[in-house]
Parts: sequence; structure tokens; C-alpha cells
Amino acid sequence: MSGRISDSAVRRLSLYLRMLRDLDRSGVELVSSRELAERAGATSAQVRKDLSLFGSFGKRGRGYEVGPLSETLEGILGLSREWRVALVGVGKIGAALLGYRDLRDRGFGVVAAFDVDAGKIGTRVFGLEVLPLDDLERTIRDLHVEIGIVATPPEVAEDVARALAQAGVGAILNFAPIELGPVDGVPVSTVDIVLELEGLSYLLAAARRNADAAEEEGG
Amino acid sequence: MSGRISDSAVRRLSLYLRMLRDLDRSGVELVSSRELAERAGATSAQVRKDLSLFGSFGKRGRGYEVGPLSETLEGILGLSREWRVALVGVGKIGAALLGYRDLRDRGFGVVAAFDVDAGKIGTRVFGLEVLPLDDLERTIRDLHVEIGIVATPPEVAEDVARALAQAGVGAILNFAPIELGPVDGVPVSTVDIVLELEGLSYLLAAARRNADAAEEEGG
DNA sequence: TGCTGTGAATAGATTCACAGCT
DNA sequence: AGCTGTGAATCTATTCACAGCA
Repeated sequence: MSGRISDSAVRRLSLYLRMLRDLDRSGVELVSSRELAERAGATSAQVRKDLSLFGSFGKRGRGYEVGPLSETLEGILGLSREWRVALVGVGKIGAALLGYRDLRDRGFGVVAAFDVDAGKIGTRVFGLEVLPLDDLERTIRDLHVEIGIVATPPEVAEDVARALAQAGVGAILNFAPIELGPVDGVPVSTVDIVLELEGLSYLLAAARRNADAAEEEGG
Repeated sequence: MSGRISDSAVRRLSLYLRMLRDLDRSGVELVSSRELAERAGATSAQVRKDLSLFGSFGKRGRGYEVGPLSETLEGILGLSREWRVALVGVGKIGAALLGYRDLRDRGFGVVAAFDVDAGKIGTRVFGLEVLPLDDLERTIRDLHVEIGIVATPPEVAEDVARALAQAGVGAILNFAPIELGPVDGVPVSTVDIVLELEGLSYLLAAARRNADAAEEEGG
């Protein structure tokens, strides 16, 4: 059944689950791979292949049952439980994350926040007390935190990630604009906003070059 | 030379550029594909292949000149100029983006911000006045905005993206947790924080399953 | 000798297409 | 008849390996 599943496949499974939850809320009970694909921006073959990586969940000639498939995907993705999250770096982005209700609503509860700034330590941000970095290891162990979020400047991101890994988190989400491989075997996923914008910048620049070239050619 | 370049290749080029700027600041003048690869978390062959998609910039036997290659990459990525950006949705994440100095520092100047909330309209967030959505089209045209950022709730994200496209932006960065294909031909890049966390959740759940299976086997 | 640039080889992901169940 | 599940085919990306230049 499950060999190594690609990141993009996992990402699509998350999207399918979202669509299934929407359908469930709308009272739909059965969905075909084609319908699911349309909503998730994929192809029907892709949907079937992705699901088949984990088993056979559909009924030939009918489609997939929305409720049961949702639960199956929640199980696969580990979303039938609440994950405990700790955040390091209560700057602009860190603070925004603390106030972002979607995280808790979707099963990611931020239970601790840390910063180095003495001016922030002891204050409450969206109800959560900011703790000093010195408390990181103990707090993360005590609270059984499973996921760490790094929202620090890039210079310290790697050290912070290592400290989180040492303290026992099993996965890290990094917002610092620096590429981090797995640290001490703990997987790191990076959200790099500037990199995303630069990707768009490339497309704009390329489109402009093409337009210029076409104009050249035209006359 | 340039056919269709993959997103991942463009992303790596951005990373190479970052490393080159660092090297430049350190006074390094020459770098090999191997050194660049190490710093960017790629392989030397990957670096050479990525660069060769756009031309031959190195010197055989020597490596690449840091300064010139930086400028070449800036040109390719469209980063030798400042892009004008407009933001829609001044909530937690939108406000954080307005305060995020890195954007301006890296050449993405947010020149307009919009919201529907009458309580926010007219206020200043990090020095920028929040405008009503009604002003969106005119303002974007007047200010020649090239990139739009969607930081609204998911329900309205698609409509907002369409309005931005209609108003003439050439690219959109979407923070709403909804998959948007290109709207009216305008490319959309989505940053979906919950999706990233769900990807990590999958890894944690899979690791846990493996651990359980191993334990089963062992005893 | 050292390192680029690049075809050829390999690996990986997506799409096709159809047998098989309901 | 309709739709899944999946091997086979295709397409895309990465890695290899080496000729060719400094």
C-alpha cells in the first residue's frame, strides 16, 4: 500500500478532504472522482490514483461516500486529533499567527509562544503569555508539543529549529526566509513569502519579455 | 534557451540569488556550482542545469562571478526593479504583511490596502490608509499596481482575485485557504498555512504508524 | 587540473485507457 | 451504464557523466 508519498500528493489529499467536508456540510453523500477533481482543481485520474495509494475506498459504478472517505482521509492525514503547537518569534508574522483562528479551528492549537525580546516576555498576545527562550525546552516537553513554528529572523532560525527538535517536536513549520533541510531528522516545511513573490515577479518579467519579443517581431 | 521553466526551477534560482547576494556582501567574487549548491540545499548539477536554462554564465575551470551572476539572475527574475503591490483584506495576516519590512526591502512595495470593514476604512495601518473596495479598480489603475495580494476570507477570495485581475494586476498572491487557478489568465500563487501544517500532520501521523508497526513486529 | 555546459540516462509524477465490479 | 482501481504509456524533472574550455 503506502510506499513514499510525494508532498504534492499529500497536499492534494488535504484539498480533497476540504472539499469532502464542504460536501458533507451540504448534505451530499456520494461523490465521483470527477466531481471531486473539478472542485479541487485536479483530474479524476489524479484523484483516483492519489486515493489508491492508501487503499480502495470507492464503490465501482457509484463513487465515494463523502462521510466515510472524509474520516479515512482525516486518519491518513492525522487530522482526527488536535496537534499541540509552539511558536517561536512573536514579531509581525508570529503575532498574526497567534491571532489566526483558523489554526485552532482546524486542529492546530498553539499552546506556547516564545521570544527573546524582554519587552515582549510576560505580555499576553491574543491571550497567550510570551515566554523567554530559556523556558523552551522544558515547556515543550511538559506540554507535549508536537509541532514547532519558527517565525524569527533568518539569522537565528536554524538554531531555533535545532532547539525545537532537541526539545522533542516532531515537525517544524518555518516562516524565516532561509532554506532549512530536516534538522536532527525532524522535517521542516518552509513558507517563504518573498520567494513566492519572486516567483510571481519572474512570471511578470517573462511575460513582459515575451510581449516585447512579439512586438519586435510584429514590427 | 528559455522554453517553459518549472516553478521549482524558478524557486531555486531565487535561492541562488540570495546566496549570491550573501557572498557578494562577504566580498567573495567567484563561486562554483558546488559551493552554491551546498548553500542553497541543491546539487551542483542542479545548479548548472538551472542556470543553463537561461544561458552560459560561468567560466569553465573557474566558476561563476558573483556580481555579474547576481545581476543576471535579478534580470531573469525581474528583481532589478521595484514592483508595486496592492493588498486586499486587512485582517490579522493582511496587517502583518503591511508591517513586514522584508517586502519593501526586497523590492515589493505595498502601495495600497483595501478592506470591506467600515471600521477599518480610513484608518492607517503601518502608515498606509485603508481604502474601501469600491476604490480598488481606480486606485490600482492610477498607481499602476502590478501584483495583488488576497488576504480575505476564502468565501470572497475568488471574487477579489477577479476584481484585481480586471483592474489590471499581472499576478496574484493568495493567502486565503482556497485553491485558485489562474483568474482571467492572471497567475495565482497560493500560500496556504493550514495546508502546510496538514502536510506536517501527515508526516507525524505516518511516522507514528511506522513506529507502531515496528513495535508490533519487534515484540 | 578544475569546473562548466549539456546530451544521455534515470527516476518520478501524471495521464491514459480499460478490465472489473455494482 | 457508470465509475473505480490500476498497470502501461507518457511526460517532466533530476542526476549522471563526460567532452571541452580556462
